[in-house]
Amino acid sequence: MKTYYTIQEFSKITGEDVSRLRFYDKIGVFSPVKRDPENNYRYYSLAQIPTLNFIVLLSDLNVPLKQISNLRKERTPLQLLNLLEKQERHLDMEMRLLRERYSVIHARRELINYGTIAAGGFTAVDGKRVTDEDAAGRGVKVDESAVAVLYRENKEFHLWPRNEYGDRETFLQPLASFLSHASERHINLNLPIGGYWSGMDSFISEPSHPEHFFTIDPLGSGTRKEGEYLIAFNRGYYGNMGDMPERMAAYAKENALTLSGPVWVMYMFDEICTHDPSRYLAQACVAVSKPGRRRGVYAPAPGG
Amino acid sequence: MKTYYTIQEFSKITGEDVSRLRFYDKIGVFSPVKRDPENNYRYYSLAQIPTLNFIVLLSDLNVPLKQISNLRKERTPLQLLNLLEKQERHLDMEMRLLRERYSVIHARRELINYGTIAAGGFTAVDGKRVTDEDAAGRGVKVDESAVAVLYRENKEFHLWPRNEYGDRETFLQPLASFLSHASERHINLNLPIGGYWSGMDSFISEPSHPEHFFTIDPLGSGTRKEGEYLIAFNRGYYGNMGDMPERMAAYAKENALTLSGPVWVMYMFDEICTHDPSRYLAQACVAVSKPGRRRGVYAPAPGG
DNA sequence: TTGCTCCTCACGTCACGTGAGGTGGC
DNA sequence: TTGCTCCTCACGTCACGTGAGGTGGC
Repeated sequence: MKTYYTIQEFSKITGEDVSRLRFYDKIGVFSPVKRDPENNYRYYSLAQIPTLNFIVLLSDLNVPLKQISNLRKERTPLQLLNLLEKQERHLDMEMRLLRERYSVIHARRELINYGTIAAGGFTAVDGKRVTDEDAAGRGVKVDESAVAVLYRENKEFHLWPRNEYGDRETFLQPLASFLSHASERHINLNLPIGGYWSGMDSFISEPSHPEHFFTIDPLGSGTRKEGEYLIAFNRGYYGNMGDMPERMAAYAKENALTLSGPVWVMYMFDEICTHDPSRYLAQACVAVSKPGRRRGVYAPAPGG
Repeated sequence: MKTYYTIQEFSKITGEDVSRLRFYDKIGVFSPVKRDPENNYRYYSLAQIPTLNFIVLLSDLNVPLKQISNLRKERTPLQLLNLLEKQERHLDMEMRLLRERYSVIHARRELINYGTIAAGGFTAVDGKRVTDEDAAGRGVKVDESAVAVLYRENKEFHLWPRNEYGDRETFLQPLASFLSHASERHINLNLPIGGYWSGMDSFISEPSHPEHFFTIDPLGSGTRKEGEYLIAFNRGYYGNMGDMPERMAAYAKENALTLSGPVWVMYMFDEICTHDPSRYLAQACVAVSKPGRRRGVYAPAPGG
């Protein structure tokens, strides 16, 4: 059992970089137990491991080295207790933040992932054409007319206040208005934002004027339940729905589907994913109601 | 509804510092939609909020700004998908790390907290003398002879291999040996380390030679069960138990307590908490067995 | 004129990381 | 002599933060 360890030996034992050890010695936060008086070599002891670990821990928690240094110069149990209590509260907050960030990353990943698969069914994305089996494996049945029927998991969301429309306002204006209000109320704007229409009728008549915006929200005010939905995609800039509403209606008619409840539109590909606004990808989603249940339901007019 | 917002307005809306916005513009990772051709003022739009949020999110996750910048210059859904998948895995790891760090901070805080209260009963710590009520409120009953009886919660721990002792080795040698082996096996050395004796007899005969070391470990190999324990404290450098073993034996005799099972010694105040080794604080802990159950039990010899 | 916001440019900061140039024992 | 580790000192890096010095509209 050796008493002294050179800087490299100690570095390997503790896992800390040699340059970090030299730097900690330089600023006086953690020094070797001994220096060779001839060649100035640093010598560390194994008993220093817990101390170094603790200093590195505090440093990892973003406690400035100067503060750690001061603490160590005049350390008392009570001073350390105060710091540890503060750090415990700080770590609680960090964990909340991390979970929030995780949900943001996860939500966006799912959106892109899903968009890549689904859009692949009718438009090759990045040179890759997705097969039906790929899509089916993710619970999506892609149709040649860009319409699919799928079973969805429960999705939590938050529906924001009804949008007010002035004269000839584009899609971007209510979005900007929403963003402005949201930032005043400290609403988390990291989660993807979607457009909401109360029904197929209003979606068809005003496809670029969502009645509300909603955000995917793990702690949201509402739930989109598991069930059968008609899904359609459209490429283009925000609010540009192309002929998507009509395509959906036509598909519903051909396949004798009855659509009911609100229409949800979400951008799978947006400014975050791609430069080219013409490649933005919107997905519309509306429930296919079961035969026999026809309250507040959209059914395409005969011959329409 | 304004179209353009000055840098300060946008800073207030998004919560990001003005200097950060200017810096992001400078390095080209996020620029205003417009510049005033006359005075070079920066103008931002509300539609930029989600983009900025996303960039800040990635930056918070320690993605280098250069990488974010490159990504944004040639962004495609697939590239972003790769990054997000990587970040999701990274976040999983971060959460594990954070929980580990939390348990380290928490364990040490509890140790110091408990030591401050308990030691206060017989030696004023930092000028504060702790009252019996304070101590009782934390489940500790402090005795004038520095001995207390308490009910303890279940404690998880990990017991490390038996220590080998050469001739005349101090307490520090087996500790160093343990630390060396532990680092080779990538054992987390952040959690407090304690000494373990199989029984009161061996503790009394070899008080500075623990048979094993143990670490407090939320995923440990063993549990110290809830029950009545005899607790004693001693000030002094690592391995120096003073007359603590004898004090415990005497207390047990006087109060007709039978002590059974292993002895646990843990440092509440150590190198981390205080400069002065003479103020290090060790706590010994041994189960008080219930009358009638006397297997493998330590009972002080009559007259001893 | 004062007060306010905006600008650019340069330098500071924090916690290292990275050579450059030199030493010392096998 | 070569290879290896150690040293110091200085400069680089990353993501800003902080003035200094100047502009422009009310």
